[in-house]
Amino acid sequence: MFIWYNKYTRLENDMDKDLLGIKVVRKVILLVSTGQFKQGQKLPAERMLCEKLGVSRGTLRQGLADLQSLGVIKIVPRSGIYIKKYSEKKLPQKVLPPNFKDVSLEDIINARKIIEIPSIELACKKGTKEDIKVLGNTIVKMENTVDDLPEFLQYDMNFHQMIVAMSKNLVLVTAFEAISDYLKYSQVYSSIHEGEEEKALNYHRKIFNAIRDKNAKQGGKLLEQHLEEIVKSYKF
Amino acid sequence: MFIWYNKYTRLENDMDKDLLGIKVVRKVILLVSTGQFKQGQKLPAERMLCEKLGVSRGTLRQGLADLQSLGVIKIVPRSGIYIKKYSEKKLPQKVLPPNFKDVSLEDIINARKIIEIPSIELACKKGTKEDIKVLGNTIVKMENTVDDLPEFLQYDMNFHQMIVAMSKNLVLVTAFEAISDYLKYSQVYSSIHEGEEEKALNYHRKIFNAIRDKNAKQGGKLLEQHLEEIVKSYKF
DNA sequence: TATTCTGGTTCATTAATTATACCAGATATT
DNA sequence: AATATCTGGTATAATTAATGAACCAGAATA
Repeated sequence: MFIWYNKYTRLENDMDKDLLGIKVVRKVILLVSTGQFKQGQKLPAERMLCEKLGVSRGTLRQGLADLQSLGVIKIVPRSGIYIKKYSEKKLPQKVLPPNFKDVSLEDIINARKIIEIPSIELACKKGTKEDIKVLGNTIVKMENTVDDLPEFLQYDMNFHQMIVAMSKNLVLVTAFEAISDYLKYSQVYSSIHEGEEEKALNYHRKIFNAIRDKNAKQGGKLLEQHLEEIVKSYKF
Repeated sequence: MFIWYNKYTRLENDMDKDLLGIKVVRKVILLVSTGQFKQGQKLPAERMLCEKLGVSRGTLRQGLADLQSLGVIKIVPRSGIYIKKYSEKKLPQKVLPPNFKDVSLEDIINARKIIEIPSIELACKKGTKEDIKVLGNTIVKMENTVDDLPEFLQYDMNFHQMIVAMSKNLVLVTAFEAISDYLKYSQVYSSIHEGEEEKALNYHRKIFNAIRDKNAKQGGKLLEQHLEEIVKSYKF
């Protein structure tokens, strides 16, 4: 039989053999960059973080030390661990999707419609009361931050991510996460016009109500309108 | 300052602490399912695979033992390691990538429907004659490889990727790419039984015709049926 | 015939990670 | 004011994963 392997044959070795500490670093950076940990915020105590992340304290502390030297966190003895301000932290540069220039706002909105509208239907089916409660809290948070645009947009994003998560379909969540960079991009452009926060907020309220009432059709319709508005406000 | 963490706070721990052996298993399965290793084929010698995959021989052999008990390979002393024909055996959860434990075949198929059906509509609108020609070539390649399952599945996958690409929406393509690992595994997962290639091929032919004739509705309907069949064949 | 290849096996070593325990200052509770 | 509990800081023993090197015996090759 033929042998077509030799020592130069490439099999793309990526066995992912990083130390656990590094993975802790990445995880925390992810949590910070997605706004789940906010600047100035106090992190859970080490012993609790261990449990949450599923590593031992020694390993965790190794990762935390790296994060401190990166300027992402500040560890204060006998007090806690704090996320440092954005201005001071040197987060690795966010890498945008490769062919970023070839994407239009219409494409982004289209893709969002395609993924999010069916997600609403699933969310109505599979969402728990707890889910709906959390979703409602996000609405409240949006109301409380109408004057703080960046934070408002963060909650806006959270709202939509939450809907997809409520579908309980991890494949869908993965797909949506993969395009979240594009969404942020679209937010930047759609948020140019101030004063539209109330309008957006209103849509979110209605969408929330529809999901709470298990009215998938209505929810989908509202979401479609909401996304259409984004395109319109950009075009003008 | 307020403390809003307690032991029930979810931080989504996925520190990816699987043994290297399992990762070897996953890697090889991926190589098989993408047609880079074909059935009956002889794998590189263990000592070379170690180098390629970047693991020690002991670790590699641990993974190979698992692969053999899964029926994916056959190890022949003093001869070599061979890829077996697909067994009926389903892949146990532990060999699936970390996230897979929370994913069902239904989830995968659902997500595919959600993304691919609207893609067909866009493909009918935006696909060029060149695109359709390439898509047609893929059909031919599938016809030529009905007896070589891994290669057949490779073209099957290509066909679907191509449709999404024809939407000319890079955001959608990104989302679809992000879940392609799920799709590849699902192919092994659902392990097409003999004789079903023709059926699948037939669906692809019809879908191709629909797209060529710019009949989006028909195309979507066919695709939905095709994906339904996958679920059915697994359930039984 | 001699060499080189194959998978099969064993074992000592290294490194990563865990699990415990204790410290001392800060904070909250009683 | 006294006490209990929380915080990060530190040290250490035990466990486990993974490596690397050696050697075997049958088979293929030169």
